[in-house]
Amino acid sequence: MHYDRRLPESRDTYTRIYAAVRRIPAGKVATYGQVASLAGLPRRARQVGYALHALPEGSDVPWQRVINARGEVSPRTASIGWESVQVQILETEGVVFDESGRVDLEVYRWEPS
DNA sequence: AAGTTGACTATTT
DNA sequence: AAAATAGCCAACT
Repeated sequence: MHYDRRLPESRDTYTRIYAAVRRIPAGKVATYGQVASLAGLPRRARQVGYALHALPEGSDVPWQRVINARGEVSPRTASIGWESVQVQILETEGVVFDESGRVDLEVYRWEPS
């Protein structure tokens, strides 16, 4: 098969991002930038956020395991409230947040081997 | 088709 | 340590 290389990553960009997110084990987290690199899309952290935002509700993609580089769940501009849901799910998975709502990335960041 | 937007990040105040 | 700045880049309008 013969693909048109002029087309950017195109639609399979999202697929690759989702695949990377699916690799994050429960009890661990990854940052947007980390997921981007893992998906072979370095420097495209914002696109990862975009992809997750587009995710349908019943998805099997563990979107809650992706947090920002400061160790906090990223604030949405709209539909506020999901942040706390995200925190709750992560706590269920064993991730600990400190009193300021932050995760110690030194401890919980997923390091693929 | 050009300008805006954003679930980002690294750097500088 | 928290907030503003600047750089980023594809999706969206």
